[in-house]
Amino acid sequence: MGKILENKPACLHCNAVIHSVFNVLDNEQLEDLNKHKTCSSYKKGQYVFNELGMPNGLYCINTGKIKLSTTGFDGKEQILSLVKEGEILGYRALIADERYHCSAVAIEDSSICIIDKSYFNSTIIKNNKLLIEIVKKVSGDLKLAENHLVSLSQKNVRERLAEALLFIKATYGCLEDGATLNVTLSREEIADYVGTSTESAIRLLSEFNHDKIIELIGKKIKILNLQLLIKTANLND
Amino acid sequence: MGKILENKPACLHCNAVIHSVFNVLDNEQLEDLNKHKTCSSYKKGQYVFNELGMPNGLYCINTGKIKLSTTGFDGKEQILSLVKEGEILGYRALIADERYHCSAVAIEDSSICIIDKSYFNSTIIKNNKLLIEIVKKVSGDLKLAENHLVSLSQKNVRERLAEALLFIKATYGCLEDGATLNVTLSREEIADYVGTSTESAIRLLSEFNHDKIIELIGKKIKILNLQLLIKTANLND
DNA sequence: GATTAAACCTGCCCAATATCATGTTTTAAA
DNA sequence: TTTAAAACATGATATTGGGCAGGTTTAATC
Repeated sequence: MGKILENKPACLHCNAVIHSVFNVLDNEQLEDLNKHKTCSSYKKGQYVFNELGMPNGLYCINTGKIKLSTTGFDGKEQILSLVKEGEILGYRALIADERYHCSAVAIEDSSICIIDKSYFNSTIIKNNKLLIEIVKKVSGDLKLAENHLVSLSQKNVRERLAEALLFIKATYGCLEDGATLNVTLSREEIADYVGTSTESAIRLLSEFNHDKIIELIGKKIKILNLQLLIKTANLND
Repeated sequence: MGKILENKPACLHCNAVIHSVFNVLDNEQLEDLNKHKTCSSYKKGQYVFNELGMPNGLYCINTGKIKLSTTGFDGKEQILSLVKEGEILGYRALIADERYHCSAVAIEDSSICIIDKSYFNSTIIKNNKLLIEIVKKVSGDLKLAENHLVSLSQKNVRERLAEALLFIKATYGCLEDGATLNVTLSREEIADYVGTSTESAIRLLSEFNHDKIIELIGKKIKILNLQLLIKTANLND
């Protein structure tokens, strides 16, 4: 459990709202939403929820970055997705009233709002526009998962790593220099997204560094040659 | 395009309805639905829709079997899912009003109902219960995709092939003998689901056959030792 | 029934990548 | 500050599984 914040951010003034499924709510509805939530802070590495747990509310990331992962067959972790502020989490388990089947872990200190399960079931689920937004959101997630799946099935590790760096850039963006990825992931985490061994991820990152595609600055990754990275990823869309 | 059937099956008497998202509709609504659809037949191998096309309605499989696949990077096919009667197709592209991003191909002769796009947009999408069913449906699809993804990422070809056979059994069931899979897929199609080469799929099926896990009878596959198949798949749930 | 094409099968070789081992650097904790 | 523990790095080796080649069987077409 995260640490509950005394002064929770107001939905009405939340910057994340316009990019979230809640963009279809009017001010009154946002005020109402605000009354039925709490907000907690999570330290880097802390679990927001675990794949074995039952849902007790709808999570909405206020600030911070979260990874969604699942534990595979000999305990190996697979990162399914990386998410940022404005994204909702745990809606699937909530609607189907079943266990989460992936875990959510903070990859940096984050603050997350939790909307009451009862409010969700009594009110949100009655709102047509919002439901359509949720369908669109799940559909988008499915599309991403399927693309990831095809890459895992058909691309080699080098291509997948390049693709992963582009995905990270697309998700979290860059620092002010417009090239350094705005997130710190361990080599193991990168490997767990790419679906390879930590050693292979390290080796290939070194290669990319040597080939001047990227520059490794401590744990930060700077993209030096975006065109070459895209070419290395062998994208077709 | 499939061949339009003169005497389309009535939704009210459709056996597939209770297992589909339409189970929440009452008789009156089913009658109404029936008025806004056509039904076409598709021969084995025929495209129901192509990943490049725009949606013109919601597809609902009346009888038959369909594969959902996408074309990867050097034209290699990836089968994303296998579906049967009662399943709806193409809802994502319809709701988001964008191109399909996978193709649907009949793997045996099928008859499929197509519900008008305008009816979908004007009526279905206003039905809250139905929307919730659709959210549950997409969520289930996403869960399947994620499981497939983890397998592709972490399991070897032997394990994935065993898992694929179990997936086929779970999806299409068996013939009267309770052991022979009730579908005919080519080795290439199996490989395209498993994410391996056709040769590897053939080789491993022969091994399974030799090890008495399965028996290959022409193009039919009979599961001789389900326990061993499950063990080979290395499932953890 | 003859001909052709597609699907299926098997052996061989090799590249990609996992695994193991060992060392170094960075970070965290005492 | 010292110590311990992660995280990172790189070389050596083993294994998986892909690709090619050449075959056979099955299915489709004339």
